[in-house]
Amino acid sequence: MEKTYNPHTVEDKWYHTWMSKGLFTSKPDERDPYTILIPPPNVTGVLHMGHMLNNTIQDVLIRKARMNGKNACWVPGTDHASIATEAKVVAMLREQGIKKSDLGREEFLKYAWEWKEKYGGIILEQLKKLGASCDWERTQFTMDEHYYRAVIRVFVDLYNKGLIYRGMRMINWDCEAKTALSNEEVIYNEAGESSIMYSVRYEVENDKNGIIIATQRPETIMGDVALAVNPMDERYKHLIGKIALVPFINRRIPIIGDAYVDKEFGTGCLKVTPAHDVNDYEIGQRHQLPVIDTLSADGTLNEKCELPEFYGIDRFAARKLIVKKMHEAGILVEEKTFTTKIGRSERTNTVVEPRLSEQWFISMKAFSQRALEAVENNEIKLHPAKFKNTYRHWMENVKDWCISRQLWWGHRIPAWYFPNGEMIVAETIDEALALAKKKNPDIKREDLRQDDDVLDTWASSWLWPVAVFDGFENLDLKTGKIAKKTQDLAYYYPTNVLVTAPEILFFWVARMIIAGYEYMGDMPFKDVYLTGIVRDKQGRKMSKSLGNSPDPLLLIEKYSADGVRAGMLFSSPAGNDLLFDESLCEQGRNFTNKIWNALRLIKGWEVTNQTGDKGNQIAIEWFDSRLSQVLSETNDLFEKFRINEALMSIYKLIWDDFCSWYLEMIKPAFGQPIDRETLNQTIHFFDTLMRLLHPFMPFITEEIWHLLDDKNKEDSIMLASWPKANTVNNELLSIYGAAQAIIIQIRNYRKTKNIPQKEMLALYTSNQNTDLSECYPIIMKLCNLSAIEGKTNNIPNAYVFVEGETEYYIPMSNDIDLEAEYERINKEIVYLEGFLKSVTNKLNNPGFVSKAKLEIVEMENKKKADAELQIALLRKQLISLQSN
RNA sequence: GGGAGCAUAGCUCAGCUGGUUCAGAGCAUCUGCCUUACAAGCAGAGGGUCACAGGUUCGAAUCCUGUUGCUCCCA
Repeated sequence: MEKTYNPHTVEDKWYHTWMSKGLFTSKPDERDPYTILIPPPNVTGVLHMGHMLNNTIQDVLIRKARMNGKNACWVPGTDHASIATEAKVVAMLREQGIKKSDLGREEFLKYAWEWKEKYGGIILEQLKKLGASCDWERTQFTMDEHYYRAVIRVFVDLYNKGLIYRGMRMINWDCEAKTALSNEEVIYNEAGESSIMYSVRYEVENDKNGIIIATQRPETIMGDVALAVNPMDERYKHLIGKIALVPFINRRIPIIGDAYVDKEFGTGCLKVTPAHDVNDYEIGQRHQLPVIDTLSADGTLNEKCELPEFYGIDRFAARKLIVKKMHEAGILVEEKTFTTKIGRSERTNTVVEPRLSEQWFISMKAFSQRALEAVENNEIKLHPAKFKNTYRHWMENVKDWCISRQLWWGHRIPAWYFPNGEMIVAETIDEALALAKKKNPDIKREDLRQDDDVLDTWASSWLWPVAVFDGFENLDLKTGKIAKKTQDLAYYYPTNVLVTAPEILFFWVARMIIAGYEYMGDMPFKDVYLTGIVRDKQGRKMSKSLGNSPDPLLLIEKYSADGVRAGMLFSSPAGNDLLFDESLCEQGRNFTNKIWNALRLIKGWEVTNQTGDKGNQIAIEWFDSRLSQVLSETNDLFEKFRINEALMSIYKLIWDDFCSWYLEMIKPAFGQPIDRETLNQTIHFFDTLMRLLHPFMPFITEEIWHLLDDKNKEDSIMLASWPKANTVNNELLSIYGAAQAIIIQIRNYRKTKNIPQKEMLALYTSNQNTDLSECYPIIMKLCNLSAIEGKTNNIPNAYVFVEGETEYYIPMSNDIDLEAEYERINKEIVYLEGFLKSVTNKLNNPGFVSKAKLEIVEMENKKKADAELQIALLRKQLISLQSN
């Protein structure tokens, strides 16, 4: 056997074996299902550390469930990610010198699909390297034909139910890409940008002074519909209700009072331009003001601005122009430079324009109620639970959801418009035409024009838990209910766990819950495990632009998939950010090597049919108990979704308890054989440990499992059963704990006195009739003792220590350093006296004795007695040292 | 501006209904060791006023109030 474990061939071998045997596939049967749906990564994505963490956790859960005898089904897939993908395709085309607008919709989509076919599957392929046991035959894409149909049908259904409506809304508009942007796609430079505040005088009817407003955007004044001041502002109070005139075009607009206006900011007087600012829009709504939209989609001024010289002029050129014009007219009172935050498009970096446009909305309030309750009363559990607060806050203040996007890549909104402006919502153009003909028999197919917009990505992924099982095929549009569940849907829904990032708790998780209750009348999943964000060592979020994210595949190359999986899990409690450090993967890799070497040790032993010594028997009994103990702990931790702690306890069980203690205890002397019984037990333990570890480190556990004994080649540890705990012998564990303490004392003695392990020592004890005597063979073996004997007479030159109520003596050679011994024992006594004092104080406190629980008081009494005894024993030893 | 969360060893974090799981784990550090499975290792050690200030209590890392510092979400 190789001295170090070589994972590369092993990992490839087993992944292929698992795949070719179809061990990942799941079909409904009589077993209980255990289902996880992957949060579909964007097709544009390549695997990053966040995916690594997220999918490792899912794989751990699914493999554990499979071993528990569940019918485990992990459904993989990808999200079409409308904005992100479209941006990628546009950029790719641009490099080839092709403009999206020149292509037209059909042509562009062809390119987009090509792109998707080529790159869309990369991330899933990468997941295989990680060992992900997804049922790849179920791989889904949110724009698969059946999925597309589902999204459209749900749109029609919600429209029929009156939950979808069209409305005006201020959106973030990218004038270059000519598309709406979500808030997330608008980037603000933290430091701010330099801008100019212009103070402009407006004439006011019947007031010779006029009024001075402040604005950063003078090119929008032609869209003004009012001026606003704070009603409490003494300077302007008298002007409220009067009429001002918009410069150059002399539109008559009212001066209104609105508390929104900040008296301190600018001149304290605000021009209200509802079409071009969110706050202005809201003021306009409050005061029933009209909306005058002077900007076209490409950012140029249009005829609404009433000044022909500005038609078709870009907004920034228009700004310069109007400033000049105002200057000439003598109404520009002041120009002042200041710093402000300007929103820019993430994609094109152009200044984002607030723009009023007609959009589609889902009204959320009514049908999100059930989703709120479900989390409130723990029908759906969030892990960690602290996210409940966040969830509640959002759900209680839920706003209507704008679902239309001015893009081509995505699910096109199924609304058809007639020439007269009327509209019909239907799944297909044929249905739309049929409906249209009822209203107007003369209408023809060519007369119908489909809405140009597509749906928000989340408006497809929120259907994921139902759509991956084809649930919407049977959505009856007459009743708005799923008429019949497919076999898969009936079996796998609700799924068990969703593992995802907290930042999409609302975008995705909450909406899946809403859709789940709306269409299935049931939750989409029972538990939600929220992972943290993977950050670098300095706490910065890992990102491409910072270049601080390691390439996961290179990491796997370097540390093996098992090593990286362990590394990801070692320090990532649910919901806490993970400060990723490559050394964690190293730790994981070292662990695989440790396991490998434990196998090498066992494999190197010759077997004898003679019976083993007593020490082996007690070692076996002890480890069996310890194993059962950790197993119950682990099961408990799994139930609480404390995955990292589960791994850590198994890690310690294998490294410390099994390798450092157990194997050392039973290890035969060099060249000696081991008895068959002990070897068989040891192999059995090793087998159990591998099964315990398998969900975390699937590859090496499979390899070792096969090498341990003659397994049937067809078997896989993937399908082996999760270990069952035996009864834990607590008494034995505590006896063993004492034995360990003694061993450590003796090792310590060797260390401080520089006595090599090879040199045999003798140990004397004041009390030989303890339960501990069972462990003597082990203590002798691990400490290389010649004997452990009862002390009959005084041992003059001895190193002494106290464990429990017993004194132990190691006779020392003549060059004993009395001084040092004296000091060591004295130090011990001082510590114990301090301890005793605090315990005594407590017991002397009448409040404590009368009010504390009885067990607590008893415990303190015992502590006191123990401490007193130990002090007495050490004092005795001091005296004997002195008499020396 | 509104909301939520966090602060414990050098780092990452456990610490449940206040009391032997009470100050703990892993990593890192230091000191010995190439001891026949493993130096990707073994054996041992050191290290914390539990952010600060009050309060409740016989008893507070834990409960309450305030202060400071950080993080996230929404606007």
